[in-house]
Amino acid sequence: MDMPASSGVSAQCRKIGKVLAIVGDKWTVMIVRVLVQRPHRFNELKRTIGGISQQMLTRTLKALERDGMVNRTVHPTVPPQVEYALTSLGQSLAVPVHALGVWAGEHLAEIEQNRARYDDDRNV
Amino acid sequence: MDMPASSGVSAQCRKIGKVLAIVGDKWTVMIVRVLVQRPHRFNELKRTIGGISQQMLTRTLKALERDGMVNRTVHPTVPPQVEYALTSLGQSLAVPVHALGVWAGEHLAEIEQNRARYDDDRNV
DNA sequence: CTGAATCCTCGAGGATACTG
DNA sequence: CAGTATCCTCGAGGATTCAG
Repeated sequence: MDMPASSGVSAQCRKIGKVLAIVGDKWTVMIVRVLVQRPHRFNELKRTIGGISQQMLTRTLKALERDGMVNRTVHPTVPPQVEYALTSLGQSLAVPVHALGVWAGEHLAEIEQNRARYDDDRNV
Repeated sequence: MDMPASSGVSAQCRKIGKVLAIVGDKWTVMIVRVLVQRPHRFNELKRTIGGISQQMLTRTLKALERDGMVNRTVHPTVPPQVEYALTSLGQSLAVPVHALGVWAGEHLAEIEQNRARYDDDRNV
């Protein structure tokens, strides 16, 4: 918000930057990828993901809800049941994210080889 | 590296996580998107991107070089000229990243509307 | 069970000065 | 011009406790 963004390149980069601000954090993608299969309840989500604190799960879900990516449905039972499901917007995001996942599967090994080689060349 | 990753979901998520660790930082995507057009020199890159410190540019470029995403070519002239160019690996990454950019262009406005509405509903 | 509130750590990212 | 080195800030993320 501080640059003139004179060229179209910058403008497009800002947009990507904003999306990465959503998607680039540690947990958003994992949550989306779990929810894209079927709706989940809070602790179910927590167990499925594994390694996330309830704090961060709450925060990330709230952020996703604010962005209109997930719907939060409270069933007024006892004990309370809260179900999280992807909206159509959230599902549409899952598409390019999945593309990234495919790319990861295809090239991650190569990247790690590159790293190892790079580190070798420097350490010997 | 601490979870059994019993299901394939987790395994795939780890991979995406690693890619996001590369792509998810503040500058990598912008650099890739600039370099995908044509190779750039250091300060040229710095000016084109705008708002990045030389420190972070150096760090990010070095990380990208380590991952085999960019080639660093030193022309032994005076003053020194260093040219950075995407490798084929880097160019292949630009594809899903661009897909994310397209998604951003299509849905960012909607997201920001969702946010505004969400915040309104809470503040009134 | 689903959160909200609090406290703490750690590293990404920035600013600045110096070097070859 | 193209870095390297140093210091600093700030917030993401985790751990724990309390509440409805």
